[in-house]
Amino acid sequence: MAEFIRDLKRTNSCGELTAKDVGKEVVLFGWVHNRRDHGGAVFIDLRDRAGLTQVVFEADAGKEIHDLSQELRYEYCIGVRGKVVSRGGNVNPRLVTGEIEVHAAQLSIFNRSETPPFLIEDKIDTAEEKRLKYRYLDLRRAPLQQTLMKRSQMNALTRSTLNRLGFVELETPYMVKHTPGGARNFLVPSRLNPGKFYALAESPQLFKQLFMVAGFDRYFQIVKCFRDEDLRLDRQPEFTQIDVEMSFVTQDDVFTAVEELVTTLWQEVLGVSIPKPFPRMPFEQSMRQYGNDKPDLRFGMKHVDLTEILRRLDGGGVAMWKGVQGIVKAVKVPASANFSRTETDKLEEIAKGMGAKGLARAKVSENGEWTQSPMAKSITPEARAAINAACEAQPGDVLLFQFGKESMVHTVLANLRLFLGKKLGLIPEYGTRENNWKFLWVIDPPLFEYNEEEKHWVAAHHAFTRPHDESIQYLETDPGKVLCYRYDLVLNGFEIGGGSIRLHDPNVQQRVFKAMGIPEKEAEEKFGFLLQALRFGAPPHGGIALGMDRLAFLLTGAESLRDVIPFPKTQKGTDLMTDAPGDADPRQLRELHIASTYKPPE
RNA sequence: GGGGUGUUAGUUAAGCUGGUUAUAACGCCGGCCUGUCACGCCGGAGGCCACGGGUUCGAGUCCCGUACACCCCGCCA
Repeated sequence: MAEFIRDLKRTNSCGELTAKDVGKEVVLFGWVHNRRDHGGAVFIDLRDRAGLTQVVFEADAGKEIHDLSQELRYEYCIGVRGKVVSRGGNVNPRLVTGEIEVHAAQLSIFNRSETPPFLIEDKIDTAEEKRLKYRYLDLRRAPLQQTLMKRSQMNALTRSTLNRLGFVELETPYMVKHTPGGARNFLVPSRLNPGKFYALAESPQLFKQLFMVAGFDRYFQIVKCFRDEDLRLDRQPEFTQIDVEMSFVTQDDVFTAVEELVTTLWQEVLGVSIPKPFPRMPFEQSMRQYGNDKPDLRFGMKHVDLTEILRRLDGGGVAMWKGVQGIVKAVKVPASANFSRTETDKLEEIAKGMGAKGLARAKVSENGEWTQSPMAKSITPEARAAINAACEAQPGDVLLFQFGKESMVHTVLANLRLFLGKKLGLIPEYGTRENNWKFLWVIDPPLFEYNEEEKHWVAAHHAFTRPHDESIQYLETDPGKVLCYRYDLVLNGFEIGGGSIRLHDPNVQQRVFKAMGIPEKEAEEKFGFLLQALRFGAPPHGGIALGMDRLAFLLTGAESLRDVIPFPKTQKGTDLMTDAPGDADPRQLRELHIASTYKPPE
């Protein structure tokens, strides 16, 4: 008899046979997804990455094969030769291959399987810890396979689209010199240069600018980046960017290219057409109305800034609002929410978790008066009317207030807004309805932000961003007023990309360093090669980096970034499958001239 | 660095104000079954209740600490 793999080649996947294939003899390879043993007939759902096909082993196929089929268990890897037969009236409408089944004439068990720690099912509620430990089994599950296959498609489309637009794919080093500022680098010791270290590149930022100096004009790369920062649902220590840089362009030219790429991805992978151009919002408006620079525009509930009103009315009779340092803002919970006491207490708990001291609230009654509020008695009618009007409050609405340091107020209310949006069901379920995809460019942020601890202005993003021409005059007199050509692409509350038009004018560059209190000499030490390169006829240029993992995460509706990365890290940056990071061999450390000063706690 | 949630068979969970032998479902093992597709029926095995202290006559349950996982703040130009 012919042997599998050597003589009998796979003829079909497990996801493609239908009624039109009835009568064919086929060879299928795959894993036992399920078995239903009826004694005289054994039914097997055979699985590969394309789908499931039912295979039947009947008693009259021969004792040997029938006996062997009764040994089959979950996740055995097998090969089957048999005939495609119509299921007649027993069609399974939930399977693509549900019209047919394969009546096995030959069976080979390639490999038996230990009892798997969890069943390979589409819907799984096993702890993620277990799934990560047995990642290769988790990756057998159809949803993860489909997600990763979509990601593969995204990679291919990115290359074809950017090639079509005239971009050149070029590579940059991962092992680079540490650059100051920005994310923490992972360090790599150099054996050949004792005491010296490489850094793993947090991004190809400086190198891609050098491609522009070199004249490549349009560069892109799908590239891994490394950042030694704390993890989040949407942050991994190693992640992938679609990195883009263009010469002789304005901000609008960059937007046009990115919109072409992103809409192509959504069109080809999801069949969703996203209107172009994407809307734009000034950074200032985003902070004012949403409290962060990545607003989720799928629902309203904008913040209302009451700072000016209360300054004019001297606190409006409320002691804690009188002469307040910072800002005062409110969010309105509509009357329809009809929150219980427990639910509003929960809101306060969330606010406190974000650094708030408390969460003052007021319920608006029919005549506009406030109830269930510590301010109800002290607030002046004039201030109350002004606040009600600013919030467009209707009877039954509940106003939530937050005051104090701007960053804290924004963090608290931005997170409350998101919580309320979810709680009130204002965010549509993942699907392909087009109104689910709220792309947005956040533009014109300030070039500098003031560092309270170090008492000087620092680059809000990086020191090579081009200021608006009409802003340059404030570089010396009022640095906080300088806006720049920096932009973030936001989708449904996630930052999926960011970039800028670069500063290629050495004179303005000098003034920027000066505003940040960086002496020329220090700038040369830190960024010497780039500054030097810019002096050799560097073209005006700009670019962007898109987070490929986040794009895939949002496009596929995954629950976490970990679901779009084959082998992700846990929140502490460990790999539960390989147990990385691990101890280093003492001999290896000696070669590197490295000793650890770490002492485990007693 | 900080806040929150969780940790009980292989897996997912229940286990109340502390009290005999810690339950269930799925999975696993054995048996029966020729039309199942969440197959069914009969029987069986399986536990350092995360770890370490403490309170108590008695702790899965109460207290303290630690570890791990997840979510968030800080951090991420």
